[in-house]
Amino acid sequence: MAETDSFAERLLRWFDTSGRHDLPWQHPRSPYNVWLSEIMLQQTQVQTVIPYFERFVRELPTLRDLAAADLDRVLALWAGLGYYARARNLHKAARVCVELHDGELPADFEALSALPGIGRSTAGAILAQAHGLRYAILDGNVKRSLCRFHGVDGWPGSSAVEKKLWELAEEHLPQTRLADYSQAIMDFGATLCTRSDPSCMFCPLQADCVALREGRVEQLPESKPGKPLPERRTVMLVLRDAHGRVLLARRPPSGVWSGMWSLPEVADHDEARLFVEAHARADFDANTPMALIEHTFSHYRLHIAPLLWHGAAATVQISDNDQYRWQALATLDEVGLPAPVKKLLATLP
DNA sequence: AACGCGTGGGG
DNA sequence: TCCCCAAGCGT
Repeated sequence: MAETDSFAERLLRWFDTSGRHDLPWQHPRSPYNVWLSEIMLQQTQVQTVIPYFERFVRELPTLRDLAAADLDRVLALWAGLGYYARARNLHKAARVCVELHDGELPADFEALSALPGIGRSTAGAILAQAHGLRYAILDGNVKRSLCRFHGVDGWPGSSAVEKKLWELAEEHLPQTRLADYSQAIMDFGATLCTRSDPSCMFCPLQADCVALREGRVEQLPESKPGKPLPERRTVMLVLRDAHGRVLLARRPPSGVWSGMWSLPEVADHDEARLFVEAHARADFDANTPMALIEHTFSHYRLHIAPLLWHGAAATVQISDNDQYRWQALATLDEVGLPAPVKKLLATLP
């Protein structure tokens, strides 16, 4: 389209005066900083990411530092952010870069998107923001903005709508200032073309916005077809030894919180009795039930029933291996614990 | 193509 | 309270 455009030009002008120019990953806008921030920002809001990003780059300032670090350390730095496969992929990708790309993040689309955790949008964001190359991004902000501006019907997560949105995103790309444009369209969606109560009065695109013209701003983008959230339950065992330390167990390699340290889990009291009698020197009947915890994931709701013991001790086969460890409450931050587990343990005296 | 994968904030 | 979903990707 010929107005290729005033869309980008108007967005860039708006960005110069009203965009965000002081985000921590913009100074410097290096490939490593951009990459790390883009991964952390997947499905996660800016204000949540900032403290995690700052701590992460302080501890692991370069790609080589990341590659050299233990996975457990990376997971500990990630703990609380969620979607932990992102951290494992980040770590794996860093090692691939050291092996194959001389310790640098590659600067071409194919090599970049071949790295684990980097898809089409993240690759585009890195190429545009760190290298000024002409690639589009398509995150939630861009989807929402384009759905409104062009009056696109349908849920943006469906493949047909997403395909259309990629085409529109690429059509709008300017010929210059790609790094700024990439940031501009995200800032636009995040701060102006917001999900609820967008600021259409101040919008630089209002004159040509289909949704505004048709009075459909609140209706677009269409929301995801809803389904009932499944309910699951588990029993977490809080076994404390004579020093007050807590027994942690490593999560299985697949499923939620995979590979992270957490509390031992069983399905019910019968399994709890078997676990305690087989693995810990504690009187099963001496347990104290703790308050139930409800934790909601993106795909199910988990009801956690914690059981507490004092004065437990591990049997020989359970102690000192990679699947279990005794951890002092004061040093819990050394391990990456799932958010509800961290919260639960924080209530212990 | 549809689902698995966290967590916290807003309406 | 409850529901929606936020700078997506891998399978």
